[in-house]
Amino acid sequence: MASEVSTPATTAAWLARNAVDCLPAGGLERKLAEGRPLRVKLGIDPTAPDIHLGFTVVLQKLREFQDLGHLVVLIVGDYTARVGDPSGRSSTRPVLAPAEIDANARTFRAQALSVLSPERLEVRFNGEWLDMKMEELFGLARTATVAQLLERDDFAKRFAAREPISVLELLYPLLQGYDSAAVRADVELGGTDQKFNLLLGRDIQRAYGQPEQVILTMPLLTGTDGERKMSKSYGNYIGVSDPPAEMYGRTLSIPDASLTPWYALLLGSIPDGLPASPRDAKRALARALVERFHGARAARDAEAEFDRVFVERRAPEEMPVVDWKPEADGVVHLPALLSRAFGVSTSEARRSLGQGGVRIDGARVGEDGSLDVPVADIDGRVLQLGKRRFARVRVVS
RNA sequence: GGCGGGGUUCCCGAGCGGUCAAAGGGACGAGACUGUAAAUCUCGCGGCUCAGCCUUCGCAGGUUCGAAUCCUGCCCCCGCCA
Repeated sequence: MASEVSTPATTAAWLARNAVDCLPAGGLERKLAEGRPLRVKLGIDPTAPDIHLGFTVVLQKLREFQDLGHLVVLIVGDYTARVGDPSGRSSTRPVLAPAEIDANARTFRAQALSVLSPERLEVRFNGEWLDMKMEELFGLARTATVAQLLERDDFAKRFAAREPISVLELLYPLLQGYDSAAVRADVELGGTDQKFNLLLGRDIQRAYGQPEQVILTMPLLTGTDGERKMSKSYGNYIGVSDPPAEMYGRTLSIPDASLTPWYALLLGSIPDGLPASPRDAKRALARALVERFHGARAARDAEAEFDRVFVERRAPEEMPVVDWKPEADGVVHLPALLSRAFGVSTSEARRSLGQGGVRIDGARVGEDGSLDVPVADIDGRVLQLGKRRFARVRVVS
C-alpha cells in the first residue's frame, strides 16, 4: 500500500486501481468500513486441466485482498462444469466426467496457490448447493426476467442477429449468481466479460434477502500475440505450468505494447527500477514470471539458457537424444530422422531442408537438395530444425 | 410439422463435371532482418518409399471416360412460418 494512513477510501482505491469496474460506486469502501474480513468470491469452471496467465490476473487481485486480511472463497464449478457453460458458443462443449472434474479441480487449486496464499482461502464446490430440487430451481428462475437476461450484450447481439441462445445459457448466469448467495459473498471478482453475471449475482442475493456483493472486474490479459485475449483456443497463452524455458521465451515474444498491462495485471504494479529499454524490461518481466511459478533458480537458468540458444545461437545445454539406425549404405536419411526427432511429417521435413531450416552442428544441410548424410557427419552431433528445435543424434547399428 | 439455406483441407471462405490437393485471407512453419518486439520481404503449409504415387471437399450409394461439383438415401446445422 502506498499511503501511510489507510482508510477505507484509500484501501478501496488501491484495490480498484487496475480494475475496469468496481460497482456500485463507493460500495467497496462501505464494505471495508465495516471493519471485518470480507468474503471475496471467485468462481472457476474446472473444464480445462491447466490454467494460463490470463487467469492469474484475477488471482493476483485476490491475493491483494488476502494480504489485507480478507478471505478468498474459491468456488469450483464442478456442477456447472457437468452442465457445460455454453457461453462463448464455440460448438458444444464436452461434458466432463466427475473424475476428470475432480482432477482438474485439484490441479487448479495447486496452481492457484502459486499466486494465492493458502491462508485465508476457502475452496468450495458448487455441487454442494446447485444439485437442487426442481422446486428450488423455480424459485431461482423467478429472480430474473428474460428481458433482464437479454440485456447481456452478447445475448443482445445474438438475439438481434437471430442467432440461437439456449435456455441453458440463459440460466447459467442465475446459477453463478446463486453461488454468490450460497457463500454470502461480499465481493466477487471476474474478467470484464463477467460483468453481467457478477451484477446479476447482486439481484439474486437481494432476492434471497442478503446484502449485495460488490463487483470488481479486471481487464482481460492479451495473449502473446498482443491482439486477442489470452486463450487456449487461440494458442496465444502461457500456461502456469509451462516449463521455465518456454515461459521465459514466450514472454519475450509479446509485443512491446503489452509490457505495461502485463506488469500491472500480472504482478500488480510496475516496479520502480524498470529498465527503459523494452527489451530489458521484458526480460525482467519474464524473469519475474518464471520466478513466481518455478522459483528463483529456475528463472536464472531459464534466462541463461535463453541467452545461450537465442542470443549466442548455440545449442542448448540439454536436449533429447534420438537413436537412429542408418540406411544399409552407411547413410542417414534426413527426412525420416527429422520426422522421428521432431514429430513433423517427412514431407514437412523435406520442405524445411529445401528452405535451409535444418542444421547439423550449426551448419546448414540439404539446401542443395540432398536428403542423405554420411553417418560420420551426423553421429553424435546436434540436429537442429528451425531456431528452436534441437536433438542429439546417436547412430545405432 | 411446413418452407427455405447450408455442411470444403487448422479457422474463415471461394469453387459448382475435367486445367482441383482445391482461389483468397487468417493462424502456423522455414528463410532474411532482429530485441523469440514491431514493421517488411521471400518461400512453404494433406501424406508417402516424392520429377511419381496415395488419400481428402458431412456419410453411404449411383450416373459418367472423369465428380468437391450431377442424382438418390441418410446424418447434422441454420433461418422463416406454425
